[in-house]
Amino acid sequence: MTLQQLRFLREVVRHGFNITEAAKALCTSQPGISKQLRLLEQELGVELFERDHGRIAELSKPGVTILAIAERMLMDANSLKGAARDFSAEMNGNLVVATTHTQARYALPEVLKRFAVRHPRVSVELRQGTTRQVSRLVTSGDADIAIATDASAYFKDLVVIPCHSWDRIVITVPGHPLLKLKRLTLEHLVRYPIIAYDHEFAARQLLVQAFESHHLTPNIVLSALDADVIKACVAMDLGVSVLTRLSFDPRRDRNLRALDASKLFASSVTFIGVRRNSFLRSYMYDFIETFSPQLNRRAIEEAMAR
Amino acid sequence: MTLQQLRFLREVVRHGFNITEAAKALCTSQPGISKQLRLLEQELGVELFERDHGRIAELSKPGVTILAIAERMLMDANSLKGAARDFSAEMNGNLVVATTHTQARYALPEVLKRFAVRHPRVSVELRQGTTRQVSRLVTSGDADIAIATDASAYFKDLVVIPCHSWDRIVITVPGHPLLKLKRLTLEHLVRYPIIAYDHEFAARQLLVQAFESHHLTPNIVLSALDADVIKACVAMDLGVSVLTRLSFDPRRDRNLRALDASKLFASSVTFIGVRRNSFLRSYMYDFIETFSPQLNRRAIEEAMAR
DNA sequence: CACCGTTACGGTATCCGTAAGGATT
DNA sequence: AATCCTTACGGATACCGTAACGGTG
Repeated sequence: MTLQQLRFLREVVRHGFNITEAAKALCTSQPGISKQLRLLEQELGVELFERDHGRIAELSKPGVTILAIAERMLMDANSLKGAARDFSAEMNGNLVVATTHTQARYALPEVLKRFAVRHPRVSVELRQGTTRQVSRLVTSGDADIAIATDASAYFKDLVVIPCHSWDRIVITVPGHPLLKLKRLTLEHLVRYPIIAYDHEFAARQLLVQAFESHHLTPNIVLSALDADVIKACVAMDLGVSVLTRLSFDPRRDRNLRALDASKLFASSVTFIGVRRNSFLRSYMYDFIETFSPQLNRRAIEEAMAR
Repeated sequence: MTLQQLRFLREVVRHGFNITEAAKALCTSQPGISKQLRLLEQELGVELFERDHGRIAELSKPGVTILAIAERMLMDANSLKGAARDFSAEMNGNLVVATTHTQARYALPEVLKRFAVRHPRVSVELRQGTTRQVSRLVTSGDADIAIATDASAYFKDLVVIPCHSWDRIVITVPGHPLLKLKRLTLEHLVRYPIIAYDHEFAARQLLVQAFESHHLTPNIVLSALDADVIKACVAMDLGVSVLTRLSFDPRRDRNLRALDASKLFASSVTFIGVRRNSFLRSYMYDFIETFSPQLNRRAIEEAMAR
């Protein structure tokens, strides 16, 4: 059994059980992969794939179990190399951050700027997606750090560390009737069409739940995938929306108004998520600390050890 | 980086940083190991060992981190092979159970007998030790299953599953004054010399704590490592002792008397511990179920997933 | 001198790439 | 015909064991 063989196994599965594709991705030959996988099967005494007329169709039952273990091993192999590079004081490397639009658009730019000053030789890659996609990117090893809001339920397999807490606000066009109220309530809010995040986002669930707990049904006229789109639609007076204060900048968003809604909705919490048992290179700790200064290396290590 | 190289690394550390010994243990040549370790260091760009005049003295700082990851990988490699053998329906294999004397002596013989009937081709090995040793045997991968009592605190790194609950009893010689009491209390008990388990055992701590919570100090005249020794000493009237009901068999222990002490001491709980993320072969599930029938495969898998 | 780790060297086995074959859609 | 996996084959490489070397206590 070789790490190489496990790598081949993983790659073939990732490429839809197509050895040819996997070979291309790994810059090697198809026959090589084919042979090594046969050898692995022979050594283990188990068929890893369900073969359909000579073609690989899917993983066999043992294959599923074995792949899961193999993937952990390959992740560890990665961690090991990363640890070595970290100790050899190589300050270059790359960092893949999986996050949602809101964070990428409003919170991260400043963080990335400060981080780039400290680690000019680390190349950072942002991957955007829904809360669920963000979680899976880190779980699968395609990203190092997940950042998302109200995501602890989605981050079940990850170590989650709460970072920031954001009040919620209601945004409207200037001159909207809601702005004239002394005290905003859900009963007022429910009378107006609402623009919300897509179902895929945790924020959407929380919005609906808040209304439902008051036996109200919001009239959601539009679902969108990011705050910028939502704001543009609110500006067109298609409805009002509920966002976090993070997403609203009074200087830039002059065509909109924000109303405090911290009493109506639970404040939302931004989490950082990392794989348990993964070795974080020192610049990854630095990134997390830059994002959330109260999280120093020790605090993160403690959270991971639990 | 090869699994072989990691195996070499682990074995050299296990044999007190002696390549020669490691080579013997692995049935290979010293120069082979030496070379592979040098290659590994070269590839990783890190010195794994602190070398003292050409001799390996200990792990370097990076070595510590890297070894930890390597050991996880090697355990997974083992799991992987085990999983394969399990699926290929080979019913032979071996099972190493790390446990304390009490379990090995009183609870396990019957379990082993029933297990042997179901799995005649599985060779079982019992390893005995203190609670801490038991825990480490499983953590290090030298044993598959840990069984111990009141051990959850020691089993921090393991998945623990509670199995049985045992009332505590006080044992004395026949005709002892304590036997004449209507209602036994700690205040009565503290007047007599007590024979207890060694400090290394959780039972010892719990005994002392129970007294201390009543502001009493027990007069422990003797510490012993197992219940048989304790019972022999009680039979000699060196003192009385507190055991679990498991350790007392009225038919065999005719030279002793037992008093219910379930009101004085918390009942003790027997735990099974396994490594998180380790693949258990089907006969291991069967063993656990034989030991504790309410633990079927699903229950165990759920406990491990948490 | 005994012990330990490294270097040197040669044979074997392994791995990989090219080429060709067989099967399916 | 195109795609895909496997078998066959040859060359380069890596790995391992024996032997010899350099240091240390």
